[in-house]
Amino acid sequence: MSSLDAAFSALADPTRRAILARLALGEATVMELAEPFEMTQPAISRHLKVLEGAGLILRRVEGTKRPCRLAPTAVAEIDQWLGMLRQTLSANYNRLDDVLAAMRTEE
Amino acid sequence: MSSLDAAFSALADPTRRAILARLALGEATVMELAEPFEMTQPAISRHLKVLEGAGLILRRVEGTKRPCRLAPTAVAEIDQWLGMLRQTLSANYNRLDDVLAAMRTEE
DNA sequence: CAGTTATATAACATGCATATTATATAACTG
DNA sequence: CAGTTATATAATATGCATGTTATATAACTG
Repeated sequence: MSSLDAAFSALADPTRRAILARLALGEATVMELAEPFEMTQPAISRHLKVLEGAGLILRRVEGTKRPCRLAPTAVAEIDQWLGMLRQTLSANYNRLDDVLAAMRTEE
Repeated sequence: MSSLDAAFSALADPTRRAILARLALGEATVMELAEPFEMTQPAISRHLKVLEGAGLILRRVEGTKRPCRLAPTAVAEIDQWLGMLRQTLSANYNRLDDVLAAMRTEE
């Protein structure tokens, strides 16, 4: 599985996006991350494994705890790929014939 | 399924990303999109349905053909969500204690 | 050391995603 | 109109993702 496959696939799950949103506020342990969800701890552990495998989070060992935090380079690769679309889209958006085609379609 | 679920989920598939990359070069019909892949036409039709459902592409009717193009607003919502992470990541990256924690983990 | 806490892993159920083949539909073309 | 082309849909197979419960492991705590 390509790295982009893993990253986008990981982001496709709302639980995992919520976990990332939580981690955007700062480091958290597995139990802290599991707490807000109506889901068992093993389920959260697996989500974290997916996020780690996708390079979106990092973990350290601190006694029995495994605090998680966002991976600093996580978003860069995704942004790079999206950049290709962004460029085309903004270019198309300014081309008259495309705008007219879009208007015709919407009728 | 949330709109972000659909978008990220659609982007998780390499065939669909390749289709989007192709559409970044300009409009194309189903057959044109199917040609480079070792995959049947119905399979491509379903991928296009997924991309359309995720709001990533638009289609018009032109005789028997259904030319596809990128949806101008496709990437915006994704970018918006990623923005949240981007902000935190760049902030963390500049905080001394986080940098030190990262270094310690890497030992 | 015994008990508890934090986390991971295994076994299992279930449903969804994706591909295939076969077929339907609708529009061109001679 | 008959045949072909462009695309969609149905039926089906299969595998992967995700959740659960039960259990293992390793580190704290009294």
